[in-house]
Amino acid sequence: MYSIQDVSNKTGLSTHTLRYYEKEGLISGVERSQGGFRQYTDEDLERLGLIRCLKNTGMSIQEIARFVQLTHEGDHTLEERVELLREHRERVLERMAEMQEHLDKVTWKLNFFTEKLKAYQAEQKKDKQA
Amino acid sequence: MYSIQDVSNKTGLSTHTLRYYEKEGLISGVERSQGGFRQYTDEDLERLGLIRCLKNTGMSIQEIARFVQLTHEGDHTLEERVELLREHRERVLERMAEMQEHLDKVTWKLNFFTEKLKAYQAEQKKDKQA
DNA sequence: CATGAAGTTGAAGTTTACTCTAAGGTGATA
DNA sequence: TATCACCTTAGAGTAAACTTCAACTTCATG
Repeated sequence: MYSIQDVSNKTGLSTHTLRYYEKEGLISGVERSQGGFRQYTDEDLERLGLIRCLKNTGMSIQEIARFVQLTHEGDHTLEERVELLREHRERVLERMAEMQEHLDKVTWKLNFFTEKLKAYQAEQKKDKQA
Repeated sequence: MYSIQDVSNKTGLSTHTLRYYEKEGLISGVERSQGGFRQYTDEDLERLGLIRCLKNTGMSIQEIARFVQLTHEGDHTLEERVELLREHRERVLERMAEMQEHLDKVTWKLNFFTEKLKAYQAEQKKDKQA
């Protein structure tokens, strides 16, 4: 059993964010102590692991909530969940290809400026000597 | 010379966004007709091209504005610009590696669910026959 | 030269994903 | 058993990046 602070330390998500995620339906059914304190299990941590993967690959909170909801509804939603992940995967692959393309252009520009800088510095040196 | 609508069509940015970018200092010095209408040149389009690359690789509006400002200040800012792009490039590479890692986990989960779905469907079929 | 589509501005509104605040209650420990 | 760090909630606040609105003005065309 982990306190919310423990989970925050383990995941890098703030305690605020953890409560917010719970409110939004991303992580439901977290146990409570008799006093009402959240007590996360290892299973909860694993669920948070998947959530982080989806989040970090650009899935919105709303879409993750949808996925989690389907999970709770049982095996008859397996097809929809597979479909959802498959589509997400496609979108991420496209996004990454696009990023790579744009990064290449940035790299090209960076090289261009690097050359220009060299020329500029050579010029400065010459001026100083004169 | 292109109207704002032309540029919107060419870049995929809305006319609203183009005006917003201008206000934020991302694209300055766009010519105007005597009546005050924006008239974009091919050079403006090229500048927008770089802006889109930076934007799409995750640079904030503020940081792009900073870069553009340095550009206007002349060659003595070349070093800072090179540094800025170099750092951005590093961040993007890290971000992409992270995304790839997380995507791998999503893919793993997807395969897991796909198998589970197959088993479930086989089960359903069996129940139907029974 | 009228008219309607497209442009202009400043300012307010929206969405997403947090993040913080206030006003408490809880629980380990000295 | 007091104390104090940590937890609870509802709700307000924030930041980024647009997006929409209102109230005009301009431009191309029949």
